[in-house]
Amino acid sequence: MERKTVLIVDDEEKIRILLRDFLEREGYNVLESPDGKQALEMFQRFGNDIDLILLDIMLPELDGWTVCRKIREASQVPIIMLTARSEDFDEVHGFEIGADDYVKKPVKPTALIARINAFFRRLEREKNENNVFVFDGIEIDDASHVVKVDGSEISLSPKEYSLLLILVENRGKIVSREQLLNQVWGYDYYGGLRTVDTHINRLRIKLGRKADAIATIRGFGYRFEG
Amino acid sequence: MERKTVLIVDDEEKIRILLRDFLEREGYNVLESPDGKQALEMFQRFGNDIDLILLDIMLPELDGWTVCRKIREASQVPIIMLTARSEDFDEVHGFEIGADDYVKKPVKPTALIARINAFFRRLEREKNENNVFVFDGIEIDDASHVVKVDGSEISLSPKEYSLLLILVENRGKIVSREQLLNQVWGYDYYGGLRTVDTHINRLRIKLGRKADAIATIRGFGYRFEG
DNA sequence: CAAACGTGTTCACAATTTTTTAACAAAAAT
DNA sequence: ATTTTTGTTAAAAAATTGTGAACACGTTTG
Repeated sequence: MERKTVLIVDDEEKIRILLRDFLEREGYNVLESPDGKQALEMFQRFGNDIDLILLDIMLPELDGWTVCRKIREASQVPIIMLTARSEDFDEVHGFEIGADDYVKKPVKPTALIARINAFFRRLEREKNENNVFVFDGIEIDDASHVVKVDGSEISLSPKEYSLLLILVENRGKIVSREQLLNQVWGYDYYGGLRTVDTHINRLRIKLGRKADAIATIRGFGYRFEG
Repeated sequence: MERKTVLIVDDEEKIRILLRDFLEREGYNVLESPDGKQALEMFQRFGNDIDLILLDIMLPELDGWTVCRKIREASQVPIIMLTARSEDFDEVHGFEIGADDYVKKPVKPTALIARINAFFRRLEREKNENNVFVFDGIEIDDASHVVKVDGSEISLSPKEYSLLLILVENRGKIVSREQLLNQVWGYDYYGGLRTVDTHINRLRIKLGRKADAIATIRGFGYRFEG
């Protein structure tokens, strides 16, 4: 695995140093910018080498939103926004503008590192694996969207398939109805949470013998048991 | 980040001093034992405060293997084994017995420190990523909400689970009924305090053999004993 | 020592909450 | 046009929850 490069954009030097130390110890290359203007210049010069941008919202010269938008005009590089207080961050706005994730300040470096590592791992997995999941009695091939139960193919509707995939990607972990709505239906979806239940129900029926691979965690959500 | 405490168990004073110096300069608290018997006593007294044990294999009184095994009966504290020559160390044996890592002697202090730092960083990261609590006979995984007693899963209702989690997060400390009501039921909750007792009761029943992990502190509340 | 008291435990049951399921109509795809 | 997918609603089913009363148990008081 080659070395990843992270660009830190924050006006406080202390934070930049803190994050750089942790990131470098963790094996990342680090670039820094103290303000939005420099960040964009940096990005023009090194754009291709940058694998991730940590972007503070409160910045001199150009604020984080603008920087994010400008970068998005040219590139799909992953961006994690750092936000001073959670209220400052309008989640919808943030994701609309193209941020991939956001982290509340004050950042605990270890937590941030964990998030970054998880982020790259997910990326890596999505890139490399041709995403076939095989469990006892259930097979899912994400390339072709073919799902088999006990060797024979079942036909899932788009929503059913997405639902299953997200549950499987988070196998062993509870996924709340809100999360499922956000990820399957989109963060701007309006409808009621019960819709999720209905689709889970339909999915379970199609899963037949393996219906209970999707466990209900009363009060919290659903969980796929691989 | 709080200060970590490391227990060094080695019969050679020179090595103890060497390691202590380096560890203290690196910001760790250090405890020492010259032999296995004292190490166990030390562990009984300070067990909860010890974050890592550096354990030599060749020890007077009780050898490292035995010490490791004894400690493992009571605790999941991380243990790094120090081994004189690599041939002495049957790696499989070591990990089977519950050591988390092993380092060949002669130890280069800088290398050991690096390893220890890395170790704590990994630990910290894993803690941030997935909250798992492991006690003697009780395991809790917060991502999946799976709770196991003596290795077999028990099924808890939402309230029971939340209750357990809060007690565990405050393990060793008394949590009053008021606090439990506030945290599990929400501060705007109306009902009586007896409700807590009922749920504690149900929780205890499900915990079966480990029911007394939740101690009643008459007049004050409850306490989880890890 | 016994009675009274304070506190925690246990139990049964009704009330409530949450999930499942089925039916239906709108929307989308074929 | 017909079929499939989808979201909503409401009823049915299932599980959780709150409550109060009886009970237990140790402590304090008489």
